[in-house]
Amino acid sequence: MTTSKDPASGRAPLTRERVLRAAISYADTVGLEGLTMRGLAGVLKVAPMALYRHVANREDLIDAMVDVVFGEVVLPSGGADWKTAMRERGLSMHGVLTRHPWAVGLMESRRHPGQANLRHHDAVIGKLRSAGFDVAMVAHAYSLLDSYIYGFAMTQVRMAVETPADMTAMAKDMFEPFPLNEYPNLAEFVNDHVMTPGYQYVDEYEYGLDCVLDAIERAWADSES
Amino acid sequence: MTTSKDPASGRAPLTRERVLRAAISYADTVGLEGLTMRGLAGVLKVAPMALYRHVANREDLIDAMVDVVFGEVVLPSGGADWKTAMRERGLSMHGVLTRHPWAVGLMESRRHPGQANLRHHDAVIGKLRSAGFDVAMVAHAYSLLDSYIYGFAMTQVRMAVETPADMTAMAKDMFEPFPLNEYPNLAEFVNDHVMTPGYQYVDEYEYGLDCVLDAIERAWADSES
DNA sequence: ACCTGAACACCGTTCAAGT
DNA sequence: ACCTGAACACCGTTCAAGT
Repeated sequence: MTTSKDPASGRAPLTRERVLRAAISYADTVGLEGLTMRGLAGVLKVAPMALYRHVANREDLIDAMVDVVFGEVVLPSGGADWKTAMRERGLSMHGVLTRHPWAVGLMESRRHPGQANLRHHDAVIGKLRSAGFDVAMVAHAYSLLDSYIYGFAMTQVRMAVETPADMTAMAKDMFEPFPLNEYPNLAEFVNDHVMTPGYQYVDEYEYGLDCVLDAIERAWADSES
Repeated sequence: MTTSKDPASGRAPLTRERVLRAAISYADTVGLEGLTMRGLAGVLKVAPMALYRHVANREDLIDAMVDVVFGEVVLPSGGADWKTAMRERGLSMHGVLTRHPWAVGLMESRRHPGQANLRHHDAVIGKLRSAGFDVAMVAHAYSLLDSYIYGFAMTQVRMAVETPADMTAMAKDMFEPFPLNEYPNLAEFVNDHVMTPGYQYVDEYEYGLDCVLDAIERAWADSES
């Protein structure tokens, strides 16, 4: 029945890495707007202000979290052709964004990119350049690819629909207040396709990714002629 | 030198429409996180709680704002072929999102879509269906198009780069802390292309949009064979 | 050297009150 | 019927203090 404060071994010392890891898994479950400095401090059993020894402020924390996430994205391997490498990157990116929904919308917009971010862009650009793309074609391809990748992830993540049951529930929720017969095309689409047993929105991702890769291949060929 | 309170004609009565209009132009200038109920009330010269007679809460306000924005997007006209109509829609959408940057990320994710939203989806689906797309192909095309449109808008808006001078400043800001020679491909790309006088990121939009439209046309042709 | 507590200037929103 | 003021339970962050 000791009431002493257990001063020495009580808990692991706070480090930047521990703060980042806790922040990421906390955001994974409560989202970006649920990630508060006070809440994070609570998870770490520490006073809110203790965090400020390891991050400058909330924005700096988020910058650092985003760079950890960038580090989880696979870099294009040297061996494969550009299309295979970009396909792999697209799938890896999508997996990472699905695991860290809060990161969608932050990956391409940080004013202070970290090293994993820069290394990633350098590797992707390098892969395309060494495949023969000129800089203008790299810009076209990269813009198109990332717009698609981030745009799809944003839609998927914001809908937060994982199972067909979720989809049915969401559709009910969304359309209940309205007379669906005023929107016959939408009604047909939802009934005959979206709410059909086999349909999973996430399956659209690879289909679209392959369309985009084919489109880039053709655009490149056209630009060379 | 009257100090009377000017009770009758002092100001226009608060209406939902006036609240929405003020909220949109306020968000246009200060962004979504700058849009506070208290700040909006200040703009309208009204106590914060007066807003709650016209909107249920902040989320409801944002739902309604998004629907107003959807109403600004041009609907596909009956006359044109599907590709022209989708191209026009893509350009219109991009213009609208550029005018209302705060709306990017909200358009596809509202749990309570408004009438303009539903009407828009109904019209787009109808256009594709009447051009001969089956429902599965509509799903492919719509997912690909909107992922691209929203993804590009998100990147553009978050970078908040409008002039080449902005671009130069941002590039300096972003890369200053790092030894750029560790990222040779990125360095070449930025120096030889992005910071080149004629380059404007927004120009990538139409290029990519046309790639996507061509990709859909080919995918459709393939699916028919 | 590292952590804490109180305080400041903000939020959205509830509730009871004013006219 | 429509608007207001005070209050509550939150935020991020500054500053001075504890050990």
